[in-house]
Amino acid sequence: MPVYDKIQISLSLKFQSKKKMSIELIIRDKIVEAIDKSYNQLIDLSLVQLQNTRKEFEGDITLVVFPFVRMSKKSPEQTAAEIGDYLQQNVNEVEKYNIVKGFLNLTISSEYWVSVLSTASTSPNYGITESSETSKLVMVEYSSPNTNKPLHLGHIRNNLLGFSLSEILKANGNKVVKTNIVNDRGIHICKSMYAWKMWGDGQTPENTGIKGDHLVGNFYVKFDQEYKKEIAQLIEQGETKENAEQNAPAMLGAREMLLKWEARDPETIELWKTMNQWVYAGFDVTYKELGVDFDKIYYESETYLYGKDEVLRGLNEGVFYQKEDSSVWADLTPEGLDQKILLRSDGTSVYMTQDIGTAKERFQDYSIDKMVYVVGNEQNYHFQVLSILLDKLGFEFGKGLHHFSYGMVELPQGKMKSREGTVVDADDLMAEMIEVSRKTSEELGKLEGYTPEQAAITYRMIALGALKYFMLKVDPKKNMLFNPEESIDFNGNTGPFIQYTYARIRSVLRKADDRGISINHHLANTTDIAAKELELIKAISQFPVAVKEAGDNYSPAIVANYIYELVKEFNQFYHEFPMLAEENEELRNLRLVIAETVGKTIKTGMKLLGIDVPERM
RNA sequence: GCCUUGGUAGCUCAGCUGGAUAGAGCAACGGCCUUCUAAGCCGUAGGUCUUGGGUUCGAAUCCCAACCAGGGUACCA
Repeated sequence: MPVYDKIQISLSLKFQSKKKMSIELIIRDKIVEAIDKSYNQLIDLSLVQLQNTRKEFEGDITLVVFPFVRMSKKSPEQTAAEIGDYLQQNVNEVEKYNIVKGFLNLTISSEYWVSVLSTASTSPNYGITESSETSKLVMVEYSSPNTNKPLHLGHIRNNLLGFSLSEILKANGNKVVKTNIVNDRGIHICKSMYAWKMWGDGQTPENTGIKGDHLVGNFYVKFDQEYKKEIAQLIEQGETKENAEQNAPAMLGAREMLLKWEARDPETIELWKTMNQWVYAGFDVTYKELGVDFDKIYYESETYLYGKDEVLRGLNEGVFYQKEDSSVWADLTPEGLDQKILLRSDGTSVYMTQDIGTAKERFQDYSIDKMVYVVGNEQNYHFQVLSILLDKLGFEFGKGLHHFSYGMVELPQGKMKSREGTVVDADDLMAEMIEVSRKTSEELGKLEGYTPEQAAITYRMIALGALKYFMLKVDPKKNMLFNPEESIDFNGNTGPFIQYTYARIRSVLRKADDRGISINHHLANTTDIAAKELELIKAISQFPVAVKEAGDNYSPAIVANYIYELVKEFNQFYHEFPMLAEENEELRNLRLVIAETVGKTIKTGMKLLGIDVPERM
């Protein structure tokens, strides 16, 4: 059975040279052997709990011996001592051990750690598993915007998570197709179209200078304002609230437009195309700024009819049932859920119907092994149902779909609401952060000698690094808070902190190069290693584990937190240990290799988060 | 009502597939730039891990209940 070990054993094999078996694996096997020989018990591997030794104790790897005391029938200390002796005698790398309560702390030889560093420093894609012919193909759907308003902070979280998750899945040896389904039709789109037609005065992005998605968004807001006025007026005239809402001219106009759209009325289609193009042009800018992209884009206007046939087939096959008003339903009470509507009484599709259709479509387009939907947790129920329905319809991929359910971004006042104007606009936020970044850089005067263009690239890199890291370092499943009053930090556990560390490493390496110091990656003769240096090597050795864990758990946050720990460790080292000024050449070389490898790891890790790192800052 | 997710330091968050004295950052206070970039480093202070039971050698972590908060819940997407 797969066992979770803090030191992920199965993985260790992949990133170390094939000739060499990872120390954790060896120790685990030897422990099983020791128990067998000493206590005559054949134990399950899952009982062997190995973990990294906590820093306050001496040692590198710790075995929890409690599970074995009932076999040894001796005290935990004595049991630990017996196992410790056995390991010391039978595993070369185990130099010594100590025992604290029921914990056996093993010290691994520095030769071993040096070899780990050597491997990490010389392998070109350290921590990354390349895809192969047998790799799984994973399709990741993310972003999925509506074309009636610009992107906001919630979309930013979605986009960053989707992009980063895709990178992480790739780094775990999968092939990934990033896809986006654009919700480009429906009553909400018609609302902004109607508003533009009524009150637009021929405004275009060109003649107003307003970014297309924002312009269209303005009309969506305008619609709501006028609609509310009309409702108020009708109520004043004695209409009931429901009647007023149903019969306000704006609503009637939007509905009429939707009917015309569905009837392919040329004028309506033309307006729809024009306004959507404005929005797409705007989205392209935002996506580019965010640094996300897609391999395949689906448009709801092209796919929204697909699901209906499947539902009708399900009806024929008796999987679904029809009510007297001819609406079609699925009965999910056997699954512990409710009844779910699939076709309205007028025969039109609902959201669920469309998702059934697009799922089928995608599996026809690609030979997908796994489908991942990056969609907010407010839709947990929807995806639970979708999975069941696909399964009922006989699609084997139904059960395997994964809803990557992420939490909302909340403001101090609560949830963001487009209509109440409490959204944080994506473009505005990025622009503000770039401005803060520029000011900070200029105050610190770090970029002297850069051309304005080079400097601008760096400001953006830092600003986006701050934003992305801020969003990705928290557990995706959880809701998170964003306070617009407090700008996103550039100090502490932040993207810029990590970028800064990288820039310092690069600076040292440039200087080494300038001084004609060449780095030797053959570290065989290096022996005398300080504790801090060992800590760093151990931290480096955990990178592939973090990547694996992030992939298994669908969590970019694991990568983010790993990099932070690594960087914190390095900064302490940087402060205490001179590199270039170290006179002992062997030691100087070791430290430079450590710095270089940490830098490489930072760069690779940040890339998995979609964050670039600067040469200077 | 039912389903579901969460509640850890003043604030934002790690830790949660059971292990050693619960960790960071921010904010506060104090120290460190003639030495590889101070967006950094070091230190002080700050905790009944919502509460109450249970399982266990061992519980922030697993189970049950309560309280509080978010989300969902049959013709929106």
